[in-house]
Amino acid sequence: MPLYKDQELKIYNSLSGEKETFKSLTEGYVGMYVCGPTVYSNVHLGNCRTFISFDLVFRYLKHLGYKVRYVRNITDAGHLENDAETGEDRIAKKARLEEIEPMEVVQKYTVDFHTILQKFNNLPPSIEPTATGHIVEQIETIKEIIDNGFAYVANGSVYFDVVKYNQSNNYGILSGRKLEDMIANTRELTAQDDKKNPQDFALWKKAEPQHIMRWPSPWSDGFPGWHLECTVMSSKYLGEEFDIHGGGMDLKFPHHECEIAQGQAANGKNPVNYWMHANMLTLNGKKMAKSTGNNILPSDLFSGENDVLSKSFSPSVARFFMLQANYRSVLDFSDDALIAAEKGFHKLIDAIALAPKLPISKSSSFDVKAWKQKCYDAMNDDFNSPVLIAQFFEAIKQINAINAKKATITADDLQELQETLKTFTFDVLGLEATTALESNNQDSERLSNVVELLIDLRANARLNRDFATSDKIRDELAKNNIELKDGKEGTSFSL
RNA sequence: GGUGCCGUGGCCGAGUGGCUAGGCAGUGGUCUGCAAAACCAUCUACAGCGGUUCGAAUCCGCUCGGCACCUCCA
Repeated sequence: MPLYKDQELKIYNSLSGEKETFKSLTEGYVGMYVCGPTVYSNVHLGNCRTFISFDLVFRYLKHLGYKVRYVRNITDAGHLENDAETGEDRIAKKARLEEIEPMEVVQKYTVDFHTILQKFNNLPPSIEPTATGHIVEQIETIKEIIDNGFAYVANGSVYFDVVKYNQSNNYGILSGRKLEDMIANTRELTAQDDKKNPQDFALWKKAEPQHIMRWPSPWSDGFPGWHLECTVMSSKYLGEEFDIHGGGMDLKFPHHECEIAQGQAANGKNPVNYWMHANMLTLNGKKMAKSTGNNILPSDLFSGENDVLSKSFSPSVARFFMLQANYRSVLDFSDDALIAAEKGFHKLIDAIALAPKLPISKSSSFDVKAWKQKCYDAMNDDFNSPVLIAQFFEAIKQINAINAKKATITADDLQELQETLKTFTFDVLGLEATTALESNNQDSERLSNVVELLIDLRANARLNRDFATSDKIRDELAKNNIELKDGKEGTSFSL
């Protein structure tokens, strides 16, 4: 029997503002769509946090036994820089600056995106469609919206008629806004605008002569509007109604609001049952953003070459750091916080490595089954990874106590404890034991053998009270980041 | 100006109307040749002011401070 039948998962739904019990449209199957990046520059750490958050969701749903189709788009066209009328396509601009083809820009940063997410051990989505690969479908959807009376053509462009839509639907249902307020608070009228109303948004834009990225359509040679691709690709691969739609908090309005409106206008259906929004990663208390330069690139984190951090950090440490906060909370990035996370993470990995070596007893002084359910309870509560990690440290305390002969465990319980801890750490949280000790390659085995030899030599030296030699071995190893740990049962080491 | 969110101990971060997560750092002890690790114990909290309540960090109001969105942004 799949786990999801036993575990009641609750998801915070942005649509209702409440945690709701998750029930998929089709039992056993989940359709999930997450807004991907616009590939016109390197992903920064803030972007990564969002995708790590939804990787956690993907992994846990799979762990519960759901068959998940996870669709995440690549936006490779259509996003303008400033105002709809005057802005330049970001990708085209980058192409001009780098003196390459727009599609070279797309390729370059798509590869970067994949490479970085792989380093963070994110699972690839089931389908990763591109906007330019779905121009035909987007044109068809625009036709439907026009036929249904919710869009109009002006000067070769097509706009979504928000006011008309709002008469029979609720524009603002997701973001809690009222159309009247939005109209009342409109800053100034842009005179050159073809729109009937400033709140209207483009479904199709006629391309200016210098615009390189353009496709033929019934209305003009142009390009699709910014919000349309997600509506089109999600409905194509997940259906007109599907379970979960995720994205960064900053996409809630207008992007996701427009997606609901487009889906409703095209198909007459509310497209998404559960809307999830991942919160921002901040740097110096401010949102990381490409435009302001207030950000840090993953590669700079891994190499340590940056102005923010005192040292380098591995992808798993950064991931662990992020998972120690709830995905719906703003998380501030700092050197101190990373250092603390790194120590905690190593403590976890060390305990997992120690567990198989623990002494077995006839009884357990620790209720493993109750602890295991607490792990599930944490994740069932809207993917509460920080509480799950807190449970890890309860288990670690027990593991170390058993090792110190201050607690006991049976063989069966130890088996269950280990399996649960490893499953949640590696499969659900997607963390990796990054030290050479845990990775299974030949070099690490050779290194391990060499260190064991040195430990033997040091043990002999200590028996002979030759502390000069023993301390030299210890100190020299420490210089190479190999730490010796003397315990009751002998010496172990960690990297 | 509009909408929403947040303000927890030295730092990072959970959280429920009453039983005070967790990590890092600190302090005392056990262990150790010395240390480290580990274990045991322990210290600092709920921005401020009112209100509701037998009882509030948790509910309500106000004040102060911060953030996000309302232009592209994860």
